[in-house]
Amino acid sequence: MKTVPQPTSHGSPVTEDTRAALMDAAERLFAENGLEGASVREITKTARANLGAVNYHFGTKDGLILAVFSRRLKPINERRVAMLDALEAKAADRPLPLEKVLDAFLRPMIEQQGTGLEDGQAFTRLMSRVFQEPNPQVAQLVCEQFGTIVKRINTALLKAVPTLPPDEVFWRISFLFGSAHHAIDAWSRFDTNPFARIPGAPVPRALDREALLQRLIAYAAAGIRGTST
Amino acid sequence: MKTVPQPTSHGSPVTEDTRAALMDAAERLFAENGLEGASVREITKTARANLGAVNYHFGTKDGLILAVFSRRLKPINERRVAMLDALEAKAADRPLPLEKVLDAFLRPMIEQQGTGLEDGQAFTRLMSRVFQEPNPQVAQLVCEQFGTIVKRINTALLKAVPTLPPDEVFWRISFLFGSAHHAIDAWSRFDTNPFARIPGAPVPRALDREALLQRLIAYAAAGIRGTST
DNA sequence: GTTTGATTAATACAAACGTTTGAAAATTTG
DNA sequence: CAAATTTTCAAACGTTTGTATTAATCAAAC
Repeated sequence: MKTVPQPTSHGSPVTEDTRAALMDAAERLFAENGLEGASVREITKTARANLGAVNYHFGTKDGLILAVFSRRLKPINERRVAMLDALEAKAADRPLPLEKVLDAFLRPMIEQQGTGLEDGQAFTRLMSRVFQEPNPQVAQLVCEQFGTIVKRINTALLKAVPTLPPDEVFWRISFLFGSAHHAIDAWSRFDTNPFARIPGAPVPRALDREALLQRLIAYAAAGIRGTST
Repeated sequence: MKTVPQPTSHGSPVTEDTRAALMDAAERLFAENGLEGASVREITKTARANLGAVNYHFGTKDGLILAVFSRRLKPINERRVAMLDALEAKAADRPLPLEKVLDAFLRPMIEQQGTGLEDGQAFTRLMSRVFQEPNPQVAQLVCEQFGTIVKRINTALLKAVPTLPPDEVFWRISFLFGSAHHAIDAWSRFDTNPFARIPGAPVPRALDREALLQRLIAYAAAGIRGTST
């Protein structure tokens, strides 16, 4: 029987324990090389840990993968729910301001990147491909985590744009998800983005977090309000 | 020295040759399990070919990967260029109709799925994750293939929406790419889409090709015209 | 100071990976 | 038909993969 250790009972922040070091290394390498492309050997070497450390702390490589995703995804989604809660509480029965709803969805994901760990940046690249991830365990986790959010966004959008046909919302949310994740990915590796270097292609300006957020919100708001076809 | 055979000088369409069978199997398995997740052994078994067939016909697994992408990507992008050419020829000096520009970009990708081979559907799922692909050869191919398109779309959008600041276009194109690929992916596997089954989540309607296309165009057009912030 | 439990470390293992090889089979060419 | 070329095939190669094992090291509790 495998005894899974507690996540450091005292949590000394001075020296990062092996568990966290593994997750940090894994997050970065997963983002760079993909879930299958990053080997346990590479991860443990980067984390300056022993080869067996992954299996000891997370049971299996899949366990590490799930832990990496959970660590970032949970706080993001909790913050989203909290912001939506606050929004709906304040609005009472009046229609929600669409831009605020979009802000509640997008801001936690975008701001998550600056919590001190520079590895946070790597996670957004993971996020943008998380929906296509073949790993069934990851797919289930993502589905669970995002299920709540999708539901909340759905009702919020209906309250924000009452004229929107209910079975249209699914597609608008799909569009929103797609543009958000794609753009954040492009933004997070802006300097190495191949499209940013194509001569004759649109010359982009490096944006700060807030500017990207505002552009995303403006784009999505216009698209969701849409023109009645 | 390796003699790479010609792609079947006569191209008998009756019985599919090994080369094409390999690409079909690979396309499907790449879409299902990822580029690294689909093994040469699995591919050759699915294609009912010998294990060495991939290395004989494509040199290496990477060669097969590139061939799979090229086969679909090239005709799509050629059609896009042709449609944009026709559009600009007809418009002369007048501003291009934005919806038509978006149609020229989106339609070839969406309609490509119905060319008889049901595997065409698998490719769109490949497309949606092609931008995050860690494989450097794939990244370069994608960059080459999309480079032309991005440039063309850029100038077309500027001619369609003259009030748009030039360094905004990059981001709007990013949003467009993101929403398009994400939505097409969600659409192509609509029946197994986890989000379509979440109780309380937006109930989507299965769309036909044209309806999806029109929704995408409407959404992107509204977003790109945007509200001047 | 010894015992106890948690962690690290080095090594081993079987399975799966992409690729190579050389001979058989099939096909095309003269 | 014979010669030449292309394609298939079965077997094996050397790596690399994730995981299991067993002993050594460490920190705290008694």
